[in-house]
Amino acid sequence: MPELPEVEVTKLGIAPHIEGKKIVRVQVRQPRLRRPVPSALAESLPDAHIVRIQRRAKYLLFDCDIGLMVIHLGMSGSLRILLPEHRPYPIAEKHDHIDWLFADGTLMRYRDPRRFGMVDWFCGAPEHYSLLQNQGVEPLEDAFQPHFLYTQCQRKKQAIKTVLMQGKIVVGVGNIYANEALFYAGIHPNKRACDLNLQDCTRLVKAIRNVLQAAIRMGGSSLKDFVHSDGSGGYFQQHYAVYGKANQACVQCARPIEKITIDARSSFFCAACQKG
DNA sequence: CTGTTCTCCTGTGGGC
DNA sequence: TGCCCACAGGAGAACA
Repeated sequence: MPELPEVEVTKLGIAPHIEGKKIVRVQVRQPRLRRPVPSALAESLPDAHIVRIQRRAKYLLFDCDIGLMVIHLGMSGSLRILLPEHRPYPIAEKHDHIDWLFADGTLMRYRDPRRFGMVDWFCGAPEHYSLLQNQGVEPLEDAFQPHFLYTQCQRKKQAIKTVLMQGKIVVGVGNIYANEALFYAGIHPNKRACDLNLQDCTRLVKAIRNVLQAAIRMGGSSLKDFVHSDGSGGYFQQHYAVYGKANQACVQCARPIEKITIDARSSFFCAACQKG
């Protein structure tokens, strides 16, 4: 499922093909996503230009000259670009919900089998868009520092894994990378956030940055749903240290990886390497 | 404000 | 081979 690295890679993949281009037609076949696709999207976008694409948390922000298009890939969403030289384009398949056609013939296609994603339209600046309020800091930016994490964790009694995934302190860390980062930081996923000391937070900041940057470098990682933005067919699954490795030997101490449920989400950890 | 639970949806995989 | 069904999972919304 797309986490921050996949969203970032998607942004990098599609931006060169559509930035600065004029939209001539938007075709919405299935408006029933996580929230209904507003009819204003298909009505307003024709003749608009995509100025640039940005990412905030796991949201893709398409800065248009007349407003803001916001796309979240949810669990199984993907965007790909079909190039003019490959026309005629393949017929949209069952889960290809939205097409954007550009003046030069480029086509961007949104696919989302589970429909947990969203495509929204907002007339205003990104900082005023409701869903971007109350978001934590970007994990790969300077504001994400050990002391900042430590201070924020002090007033959280929930499990550190829960707090990471909430996105109130730091954004973009989903289930996979929360498991991985906590393993590399040597912190038990069920440890209360307020019980982390500054050293824990120092290791955790470093671990989060490392796993996210490594994933971006590899072109993103996924279980099975992610499709590379240029349509080349997705990536090989990244090698994980603990995620999905229940009962397999820990890469550090060979003890079996354990699996528990935290907030109805699968959590994997090594009881020897990760202290509560 | 904090913390918990519910909900959306469908492909996948295990059991028989 | 085919059928049934539990399950996974991001994150907003509703609720306590």
